Order: sequence, then structure tokens, then C-alpha cells
Amino acid sequence: MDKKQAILKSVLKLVNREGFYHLNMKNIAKEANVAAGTIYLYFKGKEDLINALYSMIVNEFNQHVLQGYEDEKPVKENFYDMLNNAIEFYLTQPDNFSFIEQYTYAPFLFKENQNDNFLLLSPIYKMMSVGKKEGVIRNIPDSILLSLIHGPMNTIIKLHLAHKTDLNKRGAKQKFFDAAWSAIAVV
Amino acid sequence: MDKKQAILKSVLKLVNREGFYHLNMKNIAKEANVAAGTIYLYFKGKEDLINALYSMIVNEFNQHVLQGYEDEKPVKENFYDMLNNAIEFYLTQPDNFSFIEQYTYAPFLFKENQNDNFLLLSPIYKMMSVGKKEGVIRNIPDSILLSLIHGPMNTIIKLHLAHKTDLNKRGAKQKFFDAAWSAIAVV
Amino acid sequence: MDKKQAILKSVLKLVNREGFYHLNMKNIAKEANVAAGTIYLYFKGKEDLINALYSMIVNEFNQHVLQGYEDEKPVKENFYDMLNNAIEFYLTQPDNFSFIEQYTYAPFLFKENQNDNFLLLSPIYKMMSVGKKEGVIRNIPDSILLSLIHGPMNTIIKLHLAHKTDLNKRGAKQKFFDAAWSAIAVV
Amino acid sequence: MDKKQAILKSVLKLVNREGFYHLNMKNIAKEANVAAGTIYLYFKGKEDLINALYSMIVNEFNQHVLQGYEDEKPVKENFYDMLNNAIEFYLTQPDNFSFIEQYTYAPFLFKENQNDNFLLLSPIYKMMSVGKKEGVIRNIPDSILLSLIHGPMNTIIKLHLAHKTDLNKRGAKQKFFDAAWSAIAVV
DNA sequence: GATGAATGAGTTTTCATTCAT
DNA sequence: TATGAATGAAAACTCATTCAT
Repeated sequence: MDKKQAILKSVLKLVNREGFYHLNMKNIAKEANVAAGTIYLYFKGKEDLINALYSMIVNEFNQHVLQGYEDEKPVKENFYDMLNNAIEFYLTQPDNFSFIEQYTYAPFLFKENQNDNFLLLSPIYKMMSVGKKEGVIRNIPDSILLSLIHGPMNTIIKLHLAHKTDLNKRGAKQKFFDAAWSAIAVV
Repeated sequence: MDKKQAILKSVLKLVNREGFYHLNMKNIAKEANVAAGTIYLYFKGKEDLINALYSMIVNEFNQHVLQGYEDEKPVKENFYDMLNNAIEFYLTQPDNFSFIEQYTYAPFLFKENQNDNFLLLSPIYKMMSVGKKEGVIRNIPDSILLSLIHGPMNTIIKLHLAHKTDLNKRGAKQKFFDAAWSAIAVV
Repeated sequence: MDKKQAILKSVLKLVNREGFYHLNMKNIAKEANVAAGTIYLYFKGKEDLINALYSMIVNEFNQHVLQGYEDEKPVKENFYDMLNNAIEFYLTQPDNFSFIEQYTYAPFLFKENQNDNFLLLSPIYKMMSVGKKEGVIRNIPDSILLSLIHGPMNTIIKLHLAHKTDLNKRGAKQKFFDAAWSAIAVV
Repeated sequence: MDKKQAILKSVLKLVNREGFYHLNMKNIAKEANVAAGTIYLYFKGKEDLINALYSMIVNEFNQHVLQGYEDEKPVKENFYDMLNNAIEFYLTQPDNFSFIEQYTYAPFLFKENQNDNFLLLSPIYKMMSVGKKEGVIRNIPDSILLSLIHGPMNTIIKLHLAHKTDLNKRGAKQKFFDAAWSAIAVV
């Protein structure tokens, strides 16, 4: 059994279950079936542990979201695929979503990655520039486009996880994609 | 001098400056120019204090966002006004935004208002039902519409406060509104 | 309304209800319908207040216990009367009993009256010396006699107040008196 | 070195020296040569710690007081032995006595053992029922008998520890036992 | 590598007392 | 006299981190 992975998984589970506020080393150890001291064999401390988990998730996300992406495909198709990938990633691993959200909104909690907060959005930027060149995506600032993609996705996942909507319902995702696309597409 | 308000303002300032994680009663007291014990004259404890602040901000937001709303106005106009009000509220009081975000993403931190997390969205729901009736807003589930309104707004404010975009730039807001409207409007 | 008396009564009630451990000035004030600061107009502080109450009760007890005492009466009669007075005093004012007990067993709590712990027993000493002279009470050390009088009385009251016995039952007191007398009487 | 025992011993010493009122965790730790936090490894908190100590002492007492007790012995002999055991227990470990007294008279301080207050008297009850059957002990309610045994014992120990009497003096105990026996014995 | 008892600085909270009104 | 808001020292308790085994 890989203790390092077990520890990271514990953090993920606990942050999701009880929030950053109640996260403590003893519980992490207990959840991972490991002694408290063992954590310090793999991580410098609490901060390091959390930052490591964050990096891990961001990497996984970026890999996942780009699956099926091909420059040759129409932008719209790539857009749909990416949204789909992103949503799938979080719906199948909801703990990741909760963790990322909490991490992002904890200013100065763990300074190291301060500038990486939007790192996980990099694939989206790529697609936007192509779309603009081809004239299928509105010629408005990237940051505004970003808000029109990332924002709805973020909220719809949140609503789904809070059982306020059901993205698995027949046609639900399609409606969402179409509407989201309208926001950024040239008419 | 109202000590209760001073304490609430301190929390807001400190949460924004250093995050929930580093918030402690001694600093709150110092920031409010008050003795530590004084906080307990007005609040039962840390949780109560934070919940009180949350309620206060949500109330202020709801009042602010509905300014200028009139049933007689076209839905689109009300939509623009509301988005505008919301953005203005947070841009002029950015600490409020940061606080609400952190509060929302801290599961089980302070259970009391668990169901109020989306309370501050109530004005939006009102507008959506009217728009659907009139046929100007897409006939898709409210939760999806919500994600298309709340999501972009949320992200654009975040980007603005992080200096990744500038909503005060000439024409910026208008572009944003138009695009956001496209997402929810019937073509 | 005499605020000083109200304060003393509050202490008595609260010590009885919740114990010394939970006694605090704010509750005393509330119970007495008085502001916290008012207590300090009548007493130097918490210690002084409690010591004053102790002295008050001891005085009342001493007065009460000697009612009907007359040097001319037979020692046995005076003994019965005193036991009877003592028991009546505490049964009609059980708060007094609880207070005295707690005060007595709180070493160094309030140093002032340290040596007065057995002060309230002075009437008993008087009777013992007379009884010995007359040859009706055993010629054993006063301290042992004291234990044989004070001890049973103390315990029987405690048991009565804890509903483990009922001194108001017909004949109960008489049985108790007779047995207690046997312990100290010359056969 | 057993830290748990060291902590319990510290509480005993400090309660005896300064009373419940002044008992605090920092001093307990210091007295036990242990860090403050260590106490919480073995006890949930102050209440738990004190309740644990109470249980420990009551158990020790009950074991000690029954030493030499045999159903075959005459009741009077068992009575003398038990009184002797009890007195010896408390005279050799006076801190135990003070602690038990304070614990008993602190209503609602620590609720858990509320009904065990008289638990430590259980051996006495046993003896009384036998004595009554044999006709050597007065046929009066157990509760009254109890007061005539427990009461004097309690008070004489208190007086001894307060240096108001000296049970180690030649013949002192015997006088006390004889008198105490007279109270409960059939003439 | 692995443990988990122990630490003690730091945190929340309480409360006797003061003092401006 | 009387008030009760305010104080701040002291209390109970937490928890990241260390280290002997």
C-alpha cells in the first residue's frame, strides 16, 4: 500500500467532508491508517501536503480536460468536448471539485501557488484564441470569455453536487452546452 | 461608536486579508479596537459572529441588487440592471465578495445557514420566471439558467478583483452583459 | 427592597442549585435583579460576599439551635431540643445546609473564616460539659462526643434532603434521637 | 513512569492543598511534570479527569474497607474492623478524604456520578442487614443506622485531620468504636 | 521507514472587577 | 446609589510538529 497516496486521499476526503477549517493532521493520519508522524516522512508539513494535493488534482484535471482535443476539429466541437470532459471529471470525482474550490478561496492560506489559481484553465485559453481567429468566437477580451465558460461550468457543477439540478437527466447537458456556447459564439 | 459593527467590519477585513484559516478572535478584537472579551458581549462565539456577518452581507446584497427593479420594465433591462447592481455591489465592497465566497465553500464550517448558500440568488429566480412567461428567456430549467447568470458574474468579479480583467474599462461591462444575455435569451 | 439581602439570597439559591463551581457574579446579579456593579457597593468582592453569607447563616443557626435551651432542663432534654432545632433549621431552609457544607469543604477557598468551620457547633460544646459534670454523658474527649452528635445529624439531614430517608415520617426523628443519645450517654 | 497516574496524583494533591475552586489544568500539569496538553491524551477534560479520580478512590476505598470482613465473624467485630479500615484508609491517605468530601458537596459540578455519592457506603449496608437479622443491631431504618455509622466516622476523621482530636492516642479509637456501637446496637 | 506519546505555543472563551454615565 | 458595557488576565483546550523507540 502506498502510504503517500493514502495520505493524499485522506486529505481529499476530509476536506470534502468537513472543510479546510476542521482539517487536522491527526484525522488525516487516522483516515489514512497511518501514524501522525508518518505524514512528515512524505511531506514537509501541512502546507506542503495541501499544496501537493492541489498540484496533483490540477494536473489530473488538465490531462483529463484535453482528452479528445484536436486542433483539426471545429472549435465548437472542441468546446463541447472540453466542457464535457471538465464536467465529467468533477462529477465522477466530486471531492476534487470541493477541494479545488476551497483551496482557491482561501487567500494566503498557502501562498506558494497563489498565481496558479487559474492554472487549471489553461486549456480553455488555447481554444479561445483559435476560435477568435476563425471568427466563430466573439472578439471580446479573453477574460470575459473565460468568465462565460468557466463561470457557468463552475456553477452548474456546484448545483448538481448540491442536488439542485441533475446533469445526468436526458438532454440536460446538451441544453447547458448550447446555452453556454451562445454566450461566446458569434451569432 | 458602535462596537458591534466595528467587530463585524474587522472580521470582514481580516477574512479578506488573511482568509478564514488565519482568523482569530484576538486579531478581530485588535482590529476593532476592542478587548477580546467584548466580542462575546455581542456574539455567542466565533461561529455566531461569522454567521451574523454572512447574514448581514446577504441582506445588504439582496437590497442592493433589486434597486431599480420594476415589473413593468422589459426583462432584459431588469437583467442588465441586476447584473449591474450586483457587480457594483461587489466592486465597491470587494471584501464582501471574498467573504461570501469563502463562507460558501467551507462545508460544515458553520452549519446554520447551510441552506441559505444560494439565498442571495432569490432576485434572479424572480426575473427568470417572468422572462420565460414572456418568451424572451430560454425555456430550460431554472437551475441551468441560474448557472448561466450567476456563474459568469461570479467569475468576472473574481477576475476583476484579481486584476485579470478590468470591468471599469470603457465598454467592458456592456460586452459582458450582451454575451451573458445571449446565453439565456431566446434567439 | 433591600438589595443587599437580595444579593445574599441569590448566592444561597445559586450555590444550592449549581454549586460553588458555577457561581459567578453575573448570575448572582441577574438572580437578585440587580446590576453586576451593584454587588460591589455592598461587598468588597466575591470572597467578601461569600464570607458574609456564611457568617449570616452561622449566626442564624446558632440563634435557632439554642431556642428553648435552659440550664435548668435535664441535659437529655436540651440535647433532644438542640438536635431538633438543628434539624428543623436545615429542613426548613435546605439551601443553608448545602451552602454550609460546600463552604466547609472548600479548603483555602476563602481563608478568612478558616478557623470558624466548627464555629456553628459552639452550642453543642456547652451542653457536653454540663452533661459530663452531671455524669449523664460519657467521660470521653469532647472531640469524640462532638463526632457522635454532629456526625449523625449531618448525615441524616443529607440523607433526608437526598430523599434517602424521611425525617417527617411518624416516629423517625424519635428513633434517631434515641439512638444518637445512646452513643453519648452513660449507660 | 506512568503519566496517567502522575496526573491523577497531582489532582489529588492540588485539590487537597488548594481546593476545587483553585484547581486548574496548568497547575495539574506542572505538579505532574507533564505538558498541559498531555492531560488531554488521557482525559477528555477537567470533568472527566475529576470523575476518573473519584471513581478510582471509591474503588480503592471499597476494597480496603472490606479487608478482614468475614460473614462468620460476629457483627460487632466486623463493624469494628470496617470502621477501623475506613479510618485507617483516610488517615494514611488524608488527601483521599478531602477530595471525596469536596466532590460530594459540589452539586452539579460533575453530574456523571451523581448517584454514586453514597456508593462508597455499600459495604456498610451489607453489615447492617446481617446485624438486624441476628438481633444485635437496632431494628430502625437503614438510613438512620447509616447516619449513625457514617456520620461519626466522617466527623471524627475530619476532626483528626484538622488536629482537633488525635485518633492515634492510646485508647482513643476504642472509645470511639464503643460509643459508635452503642448508637446502633440493641441494648 | 514507521510509530504515536509528548510537547507547548497558540487559540477560544470566561468572568471578576472597573468606571463612565 | 445604581447601572451594565467594557476590560483583560487567566482559564480550558487544540493541534502541528518532534523524537525516542
